Amino acid sequence: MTKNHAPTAGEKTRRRIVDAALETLKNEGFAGATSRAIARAGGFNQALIFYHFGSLDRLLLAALDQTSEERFERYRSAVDKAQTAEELAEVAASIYAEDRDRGHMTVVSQMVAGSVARPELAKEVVARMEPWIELCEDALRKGLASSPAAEVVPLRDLAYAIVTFYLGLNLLTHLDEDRERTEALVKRLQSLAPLLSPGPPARP
Amino acid sequence: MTKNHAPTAGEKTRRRIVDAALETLKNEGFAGATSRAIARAGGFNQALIFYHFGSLDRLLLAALDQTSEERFERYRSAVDKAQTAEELAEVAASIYAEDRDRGHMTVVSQMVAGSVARPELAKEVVARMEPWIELCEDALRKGLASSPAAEVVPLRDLAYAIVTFYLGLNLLTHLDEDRERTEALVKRLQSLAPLLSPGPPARP
Amino acid sequence: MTKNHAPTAGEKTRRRIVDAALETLKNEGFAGATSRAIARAGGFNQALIFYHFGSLDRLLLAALDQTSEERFERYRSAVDKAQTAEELAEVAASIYAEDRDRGHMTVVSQMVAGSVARPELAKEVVARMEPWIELCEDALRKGLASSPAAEVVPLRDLAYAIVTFYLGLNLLTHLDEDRERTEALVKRLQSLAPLLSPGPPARP
Amino acid sequence: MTKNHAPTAGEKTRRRIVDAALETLKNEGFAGATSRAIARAGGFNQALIFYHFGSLDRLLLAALDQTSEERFERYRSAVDKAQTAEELAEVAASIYAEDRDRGHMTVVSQMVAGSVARPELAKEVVARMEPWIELCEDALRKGLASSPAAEVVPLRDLAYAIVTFYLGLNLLTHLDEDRERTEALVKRLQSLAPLLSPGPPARP
DNA sequence: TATGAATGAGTTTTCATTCAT
DNA sequence: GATGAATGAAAACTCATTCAT
Repeated sequence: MTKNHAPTAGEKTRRRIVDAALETLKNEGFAGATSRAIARAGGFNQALIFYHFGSLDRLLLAALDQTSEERFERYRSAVDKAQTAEELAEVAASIYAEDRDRGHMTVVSQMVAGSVARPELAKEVVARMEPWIELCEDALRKGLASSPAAEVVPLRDLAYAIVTFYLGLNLLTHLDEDRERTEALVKRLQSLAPLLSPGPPARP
Repeated sequence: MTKNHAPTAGEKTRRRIVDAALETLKNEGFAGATSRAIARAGGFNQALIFYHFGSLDRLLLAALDQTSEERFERYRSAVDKAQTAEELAEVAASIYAEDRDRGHMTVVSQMVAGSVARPELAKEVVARMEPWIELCEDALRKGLASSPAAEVVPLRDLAYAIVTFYLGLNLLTHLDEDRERTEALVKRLQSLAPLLSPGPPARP
Repeated sequence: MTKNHAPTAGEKTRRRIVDAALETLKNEGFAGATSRAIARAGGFNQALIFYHFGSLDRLLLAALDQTSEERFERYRSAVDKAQTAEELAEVAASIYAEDRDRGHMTVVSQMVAGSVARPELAKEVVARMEPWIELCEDALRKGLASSPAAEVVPLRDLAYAIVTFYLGLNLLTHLDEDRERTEALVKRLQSLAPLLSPGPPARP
Repeated sequence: MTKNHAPTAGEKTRRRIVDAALETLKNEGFAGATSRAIARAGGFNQALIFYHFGSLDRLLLAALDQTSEERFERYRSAVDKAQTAEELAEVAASIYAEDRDRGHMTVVSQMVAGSVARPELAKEVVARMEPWIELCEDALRKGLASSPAAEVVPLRDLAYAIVTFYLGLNLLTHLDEDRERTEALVKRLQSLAPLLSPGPPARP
């Protein structure tokens, strides 16, 4: 899946274009991610987008793919390494921090929001959320291993709920200027992790 | 606060325009809610939007206000009437169903998503979410009255988390064609309500 | 020609509209003197313009008439009173100062400039310059009475040349931010008046 | 400074657009020089204007530059060749005739008039008048070499006055349908040139 | 592979004007 | 007399996309 050969000129250009698309999606949102804006951000010709990707939609999906792939492996191995609910919560918090700071979830939430009323785009975007739900489910399986919570909600549903929440969270993170609230919320959630650990909750 | 007089011609037109804006926001999303599209949807002249609202943004915010106000009172009284956590969960589920079917939260989530990278719009949109967080907090206060959960997370944070989740949920509801998943998720969450009911008090 | 009776309500409104039109012409130029801008400046309804004047062009011409009439009598008597070339030069300089400060010639030059390519408007505007050329000619007749200059150029031509120059001057006065140059030019010209006086020029 | 290479497609198009802008400025005035009107005049797509010039203002200024540059060198060498006041007066008269017939000064006066109340445009327009004032000053220096007139008015001021007059003249030329008057005025002024010729030196 | 040029349809917004009240 | 509402046409400018080179 990952390439081993040196990148061809074409590949390098495609990469440049995708990077510019991600930049623009982060800074200007879906509505601002026009071919002109992307070309300006990357310092190349508008027409290149269509030469390499055929359409703007296909470029945006490619950008979504790239940002996803880059993070997926890293996040998966972080999840694999974590052992306890606390460790997983820490992983989750650091994923949030990185996604927020580097803009990954801005890209995702913008693509999600932008693809409403555009069925072909929506289909692709939804499909690209699948692996994340699975990763989340795996993490939950480990974190809730012997917790009573696992019996109450199917992990699949819970994973879906978390991704859903994450989507909303990222939208709000971008809106609220001071970010205090979203920040506080994430910290709060993280502090709850011990409750899910096996055994009686630590008495106060 | 509510008007008693018969609506003037202007008020009726403004209403027509707002309704068309809501329709368009629901069907075409934020990016598709152009002045032309709204005028087409409502069967009136594009210029009317600017005559009555000055700018497209102001119309969109007015639409957000209208759909919010209409629902707010109704939801508040439903929350006030509910007594137990189960009842509140039922109220929540029916709110979700209505919002989904009538499109309220599509409007909200589209406005939220669309106002990324548009600070002036974002400010207004965020301000308009406040009452809903409060309503949610009130509901939680009642629902978790004697539940141990209330000790673990401040209600305010939890309310914010729920609205956040709701935002993501509505975005996804619109994307996923079959809606099975979001539907199932909501049912599942509803079924958890009894857990929050007053059981044995938290251990001292 | 001048009215003696108390102004009717209609006359008062017409006056308000004309005043607003003049204000707008001065501040925004011909291109900015739209019916909306004028109505805003005067705090009345756009439709009033059309009710009272039939069209925007007719209002603008009425404004031109008013500002002209107001000044004309005053200037004529000043000219009549002046005896020598120096006195006339002083009158001319003070006319320039007032026109500049109160905006009369801005109105004129904007109307002149704006009526290019609008034959009906141009015709009316040109017609309204006639009395000024005559006033200027009269002044010249007095000022150059026994000057040799009067033999060289027909006064009519010279008057036309002066009005022409005055037109250009006003356009430039509005453009040049510091006005130093136009100001200096006017002073310079004024200082030349004695040269036109009868008798040998004063030796240095 | 001048290009030697064959014009690229882009240069040819830019030229076409500028020519159309000049045409429109001449025929319809500043207020009528809309992007639509210019595109119609040149038979090209409106969007081309923005592709090549970015904004309508920038096109209009480019048009002003082109018509200026084209004439400037020619006029300068005509001025350089002329020796006597009479010759210079002839040059001036033929410049007027050409400017009038080909529309150069209509363009200038329209740009001047149109940029009132548009500071950014005004700044650029004023800057573009400078070389003409200088050219005029040079001509005066030669024409008035040994004339007493040179001692009375600084040449700089006189040059500014002439350009000012010329501005007004062109505005009026376009307004007065029959042009008889402006024509006569120019002839009259030309006939005055001999008065400026070296006669007896100014009395010491 | 890349690019400058080009375009038709779109964007938000403003225009002068009309009309019913 | 006066006004709020309404409109078709037009304003400047941007869109995604195509195409010749």
